[in-house]
Amino acid sequence: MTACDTCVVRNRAICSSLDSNELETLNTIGRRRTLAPGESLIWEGEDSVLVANVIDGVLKLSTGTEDGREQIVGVVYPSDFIGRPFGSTTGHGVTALTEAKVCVFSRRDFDAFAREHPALEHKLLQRTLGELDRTRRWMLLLGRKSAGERVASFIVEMSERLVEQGCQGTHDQPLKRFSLPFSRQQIADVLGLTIETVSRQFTRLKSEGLVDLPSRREVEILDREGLIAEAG
Amino acid sequence: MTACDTCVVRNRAICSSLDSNELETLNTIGRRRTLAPGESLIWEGEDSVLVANVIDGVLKLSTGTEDGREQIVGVVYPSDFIGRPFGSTTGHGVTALTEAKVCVFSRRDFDAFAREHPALEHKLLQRTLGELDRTRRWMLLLGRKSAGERVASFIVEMSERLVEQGCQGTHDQPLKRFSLPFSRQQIADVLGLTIETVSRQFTRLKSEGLVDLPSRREVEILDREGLIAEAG
DNA sequence: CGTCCATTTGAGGACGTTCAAGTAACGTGG
DNA sequence: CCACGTTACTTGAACGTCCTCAAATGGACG
Repeated sequence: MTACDTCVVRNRAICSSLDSNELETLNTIGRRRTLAPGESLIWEGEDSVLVANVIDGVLKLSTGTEDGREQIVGVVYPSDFIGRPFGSTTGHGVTALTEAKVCVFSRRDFDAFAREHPALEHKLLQRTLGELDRTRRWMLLLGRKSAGERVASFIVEMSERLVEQGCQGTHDQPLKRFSLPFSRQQIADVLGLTIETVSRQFTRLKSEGLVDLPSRREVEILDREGLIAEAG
Repeated sequence: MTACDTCVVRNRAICSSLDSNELETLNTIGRRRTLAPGESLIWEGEDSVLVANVIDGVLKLSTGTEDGREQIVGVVYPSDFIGRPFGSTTGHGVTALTEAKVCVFSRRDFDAFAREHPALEHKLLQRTLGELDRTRRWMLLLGRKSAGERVASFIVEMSERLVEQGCQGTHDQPLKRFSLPFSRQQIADVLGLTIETVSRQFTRLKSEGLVDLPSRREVEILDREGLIAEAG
């Protein structure tokens, strides 16, 4: 009985390409780790020493300039893969936003294992292609959208991506109500805005009746159509 | 004697993972195509029907909003791969900036071939991971950098990426002088700015003595250090 | 030499930032 | 459980950057 047998992302993560024998081998080179909110797993610019699967929680990928400006370049959820296999350095840090469980591998071990298991590499390729698509869609937001459009887009995207948390129940229905894994500052860092602008846009969307904000971290979508229209 | 035997990107594109037998098979499902500047190979949002390798020239990947704003989300050079394998739709258009030669495959044929050739998928994975890194670095520019920093970053990046055009000679030395494959409007679409702002920043960099602009499309870097400093 | 189009330059205004103050939520210790 | 202190967030006012609209310049080509 390995840790993989009880893994909740067993059938969604790249591991789903492996049979039980292979999984057992993989299990010997990986180990579980829990991260507290705010704790980092990987730092920007360091050597790529480890990779991991996300089992539970939400983590951010971020880069920054020397003078302290930060940009969140990705957000990962359970079953997502993190780190830079087949490469020497990582271009962005990885930090837990919520408490998070990850399944960590030495990059060297993982690289070697992956090269011997084409089905695993195929899953990883699929995931990477999907992530590239998502990242490029985000570029349109950063390059061309107004503050209002950005915040509306953000809320819509959140309602779609937070769904997959529990794997049972309503399938792929975007959430009406959810709890943000981000502070206002972090939302600003995702959207390329300042915290004040984000806050103003939130209150505007609320006053226009598109969303309700029961508490700081809670969002309820009242008019999804209208929100999507605002998202541009 | 197949077209691949004389292919100039034979040893750099993902095809380099194949032996001559495999290459011959691949050759039977691919065909060469030449694109005129401005001609598109793939349109945003359409079904993913084809993928390709770039043999020669420069192409842009772009998305836009319904109301006509455009954002260039990637630029590809010889030996790069384009299209969305293992997926149903393409999220961005692909358009030639210069005259371009590509080696085109039906996506279905390519997918099937790739799944039987793990070494090819491995190369594709490496390429995709690299592209994702580059794209994420660009997000920092779009989200957090000023107009001046963006233009300076752009010139530096161009000087580095245009090198690989010819495969002999000075290795990986960034170019001092080069010809831009972009119009001012296209540069604006890459940087998330307007054409006027791009123009003003170019003249500023010139007046500060960091670059010279012999003609509209020519750039000569006079002070690389200074330019990198301005890039933030 | 004249036309056309890309680019540059100029002036004014909008949007988002910056800086500053006020308010609400949260946890901690009494 | 409540008072307090701390932190996160909201709101306000002034500023600056970049955008918009408009006109001028310059290069390419007939």
